[in-house]
Amino acid sequence: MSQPSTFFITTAIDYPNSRPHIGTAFEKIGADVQARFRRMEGADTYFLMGNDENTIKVSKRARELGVEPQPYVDDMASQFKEVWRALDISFDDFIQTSEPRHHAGCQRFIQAVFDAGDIDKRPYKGLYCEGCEEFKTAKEAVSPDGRELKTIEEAEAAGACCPNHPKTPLRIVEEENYFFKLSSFQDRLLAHYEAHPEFIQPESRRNEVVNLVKAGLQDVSISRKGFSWGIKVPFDEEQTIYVWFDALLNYITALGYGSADDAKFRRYWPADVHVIGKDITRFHCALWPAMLMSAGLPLPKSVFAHGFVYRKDEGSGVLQKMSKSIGNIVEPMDLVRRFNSEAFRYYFMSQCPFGGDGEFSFERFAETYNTGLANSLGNLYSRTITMPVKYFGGVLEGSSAIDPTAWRAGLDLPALVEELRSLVGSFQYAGALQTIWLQVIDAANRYIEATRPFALIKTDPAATKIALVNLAEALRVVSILIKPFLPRTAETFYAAFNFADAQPFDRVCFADAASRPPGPDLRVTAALVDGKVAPLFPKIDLKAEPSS
RNA sequence: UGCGGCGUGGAGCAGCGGUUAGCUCGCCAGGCUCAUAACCUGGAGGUCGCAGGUUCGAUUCCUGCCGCCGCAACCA
Repeated sequence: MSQPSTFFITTAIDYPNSRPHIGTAFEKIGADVQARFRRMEGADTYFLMGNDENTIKVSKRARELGVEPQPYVDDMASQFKEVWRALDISFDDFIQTSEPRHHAGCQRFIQAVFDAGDIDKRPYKGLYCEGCEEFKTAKEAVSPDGRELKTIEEAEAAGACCPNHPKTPLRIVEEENYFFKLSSFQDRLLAHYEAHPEFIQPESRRNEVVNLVKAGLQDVSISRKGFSWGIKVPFDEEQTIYVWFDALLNYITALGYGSADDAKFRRYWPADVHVIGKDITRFHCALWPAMLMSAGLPLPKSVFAHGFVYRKDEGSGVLQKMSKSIGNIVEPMDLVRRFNSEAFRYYFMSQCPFGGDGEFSFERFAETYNTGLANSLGNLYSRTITMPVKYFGGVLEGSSAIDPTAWRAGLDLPALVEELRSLVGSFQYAGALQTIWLQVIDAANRYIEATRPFALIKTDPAATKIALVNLAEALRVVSILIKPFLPRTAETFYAAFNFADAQPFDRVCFADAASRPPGPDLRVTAALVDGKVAPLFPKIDLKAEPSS
């Protein structure tokens, strides 16, 4: 037997200056579905997440709260992980960029780039706010006459200030910083995009980046002077590595790059896919590969930029970006507590195309839940289990000899499974789920109407049994196909009958959906109350909800 | 201003050169009762933003216009 292939998948690391919202969760769920799918496919999968802690904002936020940065970020990291676990995000590692392993790897890396001659020191010119003691961009500057400012020169001339210190005009200050010679990588980057069309996904993002790089790249400042929080530049103790150069490196420092124990790095790098938000595409598709080229490391195989989730206001119907100032942020735990993690995952994966933008409203959430989960999926589960219990005491003797393919007559299941593998493997989750619901779940519901086992039992118990065995098989198939998306529901489905006697649930792969493995006769193993299962997804009635 | 995206029945989305433009929800009418008043069948509802062009043929390709929305270097 050959070595299983590896699959290394990462998400963007988050700033821990506030708790994650549902948009952040969207990314993690999308990555998690992929990780779970690849594990099912037999790949040795490694799923990395983390927090981006070496930022000025984080240290300032900690100071506001009167705590040291380290305990602050540690506390935030545990809060983040708690949310991710509640959503069943199956990460294998969670890196905090304040950890020693990250610091060490970063220093090793920046040294390598320095030694390669791609870093030099030169003056950095920026808008400095004496109140904040930090540089601002022209965009952040507020002009006294309310004008939009495009350049830092314009901002200084207008006497603009930062929003926090309206009485202290911003001035252009120069300081010596280290710069990464990004501009010299333009040709190599373009050649790489050309040779690897799959490097940036989806297609629309790829075009964006190609245009951007064609337009020309500027060298980027990668260090700052005079900060105590962060990673020191190894060849200049007075300087601290600045945000992106540090953040991107988490993908390799988490694997032990530059440390004595770099077995994981050797095994999993290069990454198969970095899952990120569309806003940071350029850093992952231009800066990051250039950094790796400079250090002589292989480039990630692909970057997938997902869309954003916008908040649709129930009253006005207005679609807005979620933000603290508007006060329209929805926290994942709200939804998990009020409903459950499966409903959360289902909503985002089925309603928001991963590569594009999606929207969220409680109204749509309830609608999606009620129709997709309660009526369609949950109800199928109930009726599939009740009948064998009612008519055969839960034991379907002789079922192993029955061919369970009648329920899917007219459906080419093997072809469908192949199609689904392709859809899920390419992040087309909404399409995959719609296909499962339309082709498989609806087929099972229709099969009940066609065979009418509840009537058939009065005249032909043998035929009834055949119908019920078919239904059980449909449940098994559904269980396998939804496993990456709804892991808990999938497991509940699989445990409803003694399917595990034929094949343990954790060994099931997508291809197994198309053919039933030989096994003993079927019997119902679900927990029953008065001969019935409790509804898996009780209907949501928003009007009856106390708040929202 | 530059770059990019979007505009398909009441709502949300597919489709993207070629038989009667699909799907989910909603609506209307039947059927059924195993099931979470669930499920199944049928129906009404669209000149595929507007105007040109390419083509034997365009919702699908090109151009222009209108409307909405992103991005423009550190915002998931």
